[in-house]
This record gives sequence, C-alpha cells and structure tokens, in this order.
Amino acid sequence: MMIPNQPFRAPPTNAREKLLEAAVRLIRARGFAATSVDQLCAEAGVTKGAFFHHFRSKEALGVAAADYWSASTSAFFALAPYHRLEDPVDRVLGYIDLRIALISGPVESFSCVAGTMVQEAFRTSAVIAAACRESVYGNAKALIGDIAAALEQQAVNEPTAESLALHIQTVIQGGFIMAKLGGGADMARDSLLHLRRYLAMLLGRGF
Amino acid sequence: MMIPNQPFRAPPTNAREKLLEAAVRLIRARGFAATSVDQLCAEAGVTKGAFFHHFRSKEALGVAAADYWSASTSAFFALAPYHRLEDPVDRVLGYIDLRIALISGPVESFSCVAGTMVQEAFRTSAVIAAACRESVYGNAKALIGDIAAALEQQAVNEPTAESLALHIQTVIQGGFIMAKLGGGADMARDSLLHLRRYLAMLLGRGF
DNA sequence: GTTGACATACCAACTGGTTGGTATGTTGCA
DNA sequence: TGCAACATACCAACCAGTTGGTATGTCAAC
Repeated sequence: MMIPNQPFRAPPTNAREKLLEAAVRLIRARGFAATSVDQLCAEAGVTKGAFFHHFRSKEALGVAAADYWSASTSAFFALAPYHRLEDPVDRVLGYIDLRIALISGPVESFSCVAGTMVQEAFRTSAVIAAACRESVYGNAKALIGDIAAALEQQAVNEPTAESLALHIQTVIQGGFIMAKLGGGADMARDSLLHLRRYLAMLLGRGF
Repeated sequence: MMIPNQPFRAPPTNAREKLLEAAVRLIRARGFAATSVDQLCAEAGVTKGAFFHHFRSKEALGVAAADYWSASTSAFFALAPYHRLEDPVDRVLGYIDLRIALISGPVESFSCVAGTMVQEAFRTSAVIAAACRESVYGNAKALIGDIAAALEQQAVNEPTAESLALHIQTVIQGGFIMAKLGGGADMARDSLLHLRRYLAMLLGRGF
C-alpha cells in the first residue's frame, strides 16, 4: 500500500519510469483527474512526446501506475522479515506491526495509490479500476496463508481467512482517508492498533 | 456518511439545492475534479449563470456540498430509533447495525461524499478539506457519549471513547473504498461485521 | 568493417475541444 | 422601481492528444 523507502534505489534514467514515479507522487497528493499530463511531464522532467510514446493515453498511464505500484509493494512485503516468525499468529500480528511502522511523515508518503485512484475511476475507467483492485486484493491474498494457519491453530472458525484479510485492507485504506481528513499519521496508526487488538483477541493473544 | 433514502422528500425547486443534490450524485460517482461545472449544471437542469450566482467558484460549491452532506446525514442519524435503547452497549451496536442496514445497492448510493472529496482536496483545497473533516468528525463526535457510557458500564478503560469513535469512521470509510475496488455492498457490510464483533468483544457481548 | 534498412526513444510545436469564470441581459415578485 | 434569481453569450487558459521530426541504436548483407 505505501511506497517503501528504498534509500539505495537508483533514480530512473528512462522516461517511462520517471513518469511512473512522478505519477505515484502526484496521484497520491492530488488524485488522478486533477493531475494533468503536462504536470506529469514537468514533474518527471520529460516532454509530452515522451509521454505519448510510452503510454497510449492518460488512462493507460493510470493503469501502468497501478501496476507499478503493485509490483513495488508486493516485492517489498514479500521480503519483510516477519515471514520468518515460526508462529502463524506472530506472522499475522507482525504484518500489522510492519504496516504501523511504515506509517509516518506526511500523508502522501504512506498512502495508497490504488485506493486513491479507484475512488475516481470505479465508474469512469474499468481498466484503471481493475488494476487498482488487483493491487489491493493481491496484498490481501498474500496474507491468507498466514491467517488461515493462525485460525486453525487457535481452532477459530467463525470469520474466514479471506474475510479477515480483506478486513485488514479495509482498515488500512480507511486509515489513509482519516489521515487525509486531518488526523495524519497518528490517526492511521491508531486505527491499526484497534485492528491489532481485534486480531489479538480473535487469535487468543492478549494485547 | 451515506445519503439516507428519504422517499417523501420533495425534489428541490430552487437552483441552489438542485445543484447541491447534483453535486452529491456526481461527486460520489466520479469525484470532484472530474466533475465539471457544465456537467453539474446539466445534471441539475440549471444554467451556468445560476451556478455562479449561488456559488463564487467551483471550490465554493465543493465546500457547500460537504456542508449540505453534513447537515443531511447528521439530521438523519439524530432521528434514528437506536437512540431510544436503554443500554449504552446496545446503542453503540445499534449504530453499527444501522450503518450495516444502510449499505445496499450500487456503491454511489451508500458511499460518503466527504470521504471521497477529501482524497482530492487534502493538499489542494484547505477549505474543502476542512468541510470534509467537519462532516466525518461530526459523525464521530455524535457517538462519543454512547461509547463513553458503554465503556464505563463495562469498566473498560483501555481505548478511549474518542479513539473508538474515530476507528468506527475508519472502518466505514475503508469499507467504501473496498466496495469501489469491486467488493460492492457485500464487502462493505462484511467489514462492518468485523467491527461489530470487535466492539462486542470489547464491551463484553457475545457476537 | 562499412553501409543501408529499420526500430526505439525522445522532442517542440501545434490543434480542436473543454475548462472555470465573466459580462450583460431578462424576469418576476415585494 | 429595485433587487434577487436566474439566463445567454462569450472568453482566455488549459486540456488530452497529434504532428513531423531527430538522435541513437541494432543487425544483417556485402
């Protein structure tokens, strides 16, 4: 969901990646519709010709930005150290703790491109909406294994692992909205702590 | 958050209210930036002169739409029958049940104007962002009394009433995003059921 | 190892339509 | 007759997208 701080990642030299990173930055701060192609090019330090060489349309850039976002976030979470914890309950809570740790600074540095874009696209662009869905649902799918194992270990059968994984994404996305509403990082973190308490209670852990 | 179905509410005859209702409809479906003044006027059945007679700018319409939204939703929830329940725990859960009951049909019929608009406005329009914040935080404030009473009755002192009230709004807002991501009303309702389970556990109730 | 055919990556200038906003009426009621 | 509530006509700026071009490569034929 958030873009990980990758301090040693080289800045892109080709126009396509420069545009995708500019898109992530501007969409997070202003949204998709309010970001013009000219602004995108200026932010990326690239001309309009380069834009339409790499992307058929502004909508195509939107799809590519969502895909780019998916790829960077899923790669980041796949490498996170909480996967190495033995107890599946620890892994589930470890994911939440990681999400909490990632929330800091200005809202546009930890908010989600897919969640932001889908609000504007869900009725106006089926392709962008599908790419956003893929991003967030992909995140949820990566959790299902650990959640299912944790539920089984604790002999809980009331909510399903799928339902819980999606609920986790719900709280994360809701936290971003509340942060934008003025609560900032503190508000988003606080809601994740409620989610953590809920999961801990469900999975037989004290908070 | 959602616009209540008020079947016997007379359709507005003046241009100002027609524009505000058109704004609620279009912003919910397409967002603020992607909705042009011309589209607003067409949807309202009103001319551009009327628009700029009643609103100084498009931004001013945005602020007025958020205020209009605040007024209709807070009036609706103030009249809801769950307030008459004796037990404060029942009133808290009654609010959640009402929110669940209100979620049905297409996403743009139950989603939140303030939550949608703030995503586009939080960095580009301080006045719109403030109006959106007022709307959602106003909703949260209306819950604090019941939550505080329920926490006290159950001798719970870990999360504060304020924090819980805001968390409730977080899950509601997150549910709207997940619904737009393709989950529809079912997804939003499912997350509110998780929230209900959390509150029930906190407040000493079985689910 | 030079040449020609082709592809990729990019650029500056332009276009037609749309944007938010204005200037100037008209109407109907107090 | 004065004023609020509208309507009509218009504008400059900006919008997404197109154009015709250049610079730089790749690669096979000779």
